[in-house]
Amino acid sequence: MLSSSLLLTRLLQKQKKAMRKACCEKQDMNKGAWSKQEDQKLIDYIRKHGEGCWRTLPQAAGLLRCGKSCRLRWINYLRPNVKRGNFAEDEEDLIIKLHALLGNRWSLIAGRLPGRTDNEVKNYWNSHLRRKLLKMGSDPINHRPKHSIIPPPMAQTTCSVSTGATPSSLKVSNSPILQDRKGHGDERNCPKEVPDLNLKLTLSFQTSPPQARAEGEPKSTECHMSGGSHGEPSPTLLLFR
DNA sequence: AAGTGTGACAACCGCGATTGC
DNA sequence: CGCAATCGCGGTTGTCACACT
Repeated sequence: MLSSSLLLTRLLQKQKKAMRKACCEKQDMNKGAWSKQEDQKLIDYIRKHGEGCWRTLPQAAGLLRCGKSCRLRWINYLRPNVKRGNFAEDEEDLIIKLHALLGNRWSLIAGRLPGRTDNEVKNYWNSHLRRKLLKMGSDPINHRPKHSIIPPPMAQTTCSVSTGATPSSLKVSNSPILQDRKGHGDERNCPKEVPDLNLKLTLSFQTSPPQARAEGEPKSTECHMSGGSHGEPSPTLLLFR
């Protein structure tokens, strides 16, 4: 049970957070579509100085945009290797398979599609693929036939992911394969080869819980993704049970 | 021709995680 | 260790173009 002082501290933290100003709150900031001149300024600046420090970039580049907006514009449209245009059939297949595996982890999915960005994959999923799956009679959320008698999976599975150099944590929502395991408690299927993806999932129970895990927090199951078509470091999923 | 509906996509917003002091 | 700043992600919204009535 939490002490009253701890509760108070948490309340104050919450209030402070709520009071934090949004990065784009300045009134003289541009919003909306980017002009050609703005694009050119951003490209020129990044060519000269490289990516990074998005907070200070706009001022240094002479842009009336917030850093967040600059980053998004660069990553999604201005980067030299960004692929534009229609998705090929094999790209569609890959997205569908990866979505079945990872759920709405758009950045992870996009990471396996060279030249595609998370925003583009997400938009394409929402406008094309979701409808395509519905048309084919399967549920775009859990990738099962629409009238399957199998009960729906847990709404959300909490995971942490490490991709080698830069570990981060995530929540995997609507990830049918991961949820299947949770839902059915069948670890005999692991390691699991995911056909055509050159991905391999391995589930293994950790014998000792990670340090810093507070009492009462869930134990985790480790899930390795190996292989990968583009030679990236293999992410490790930790599935909490 | 005008009004309305729908799809596609660019951009914004909020939040959690990470980092640096 | 705690706090503030910053980054990155995913959900959502806004806007434009086109189709349909």
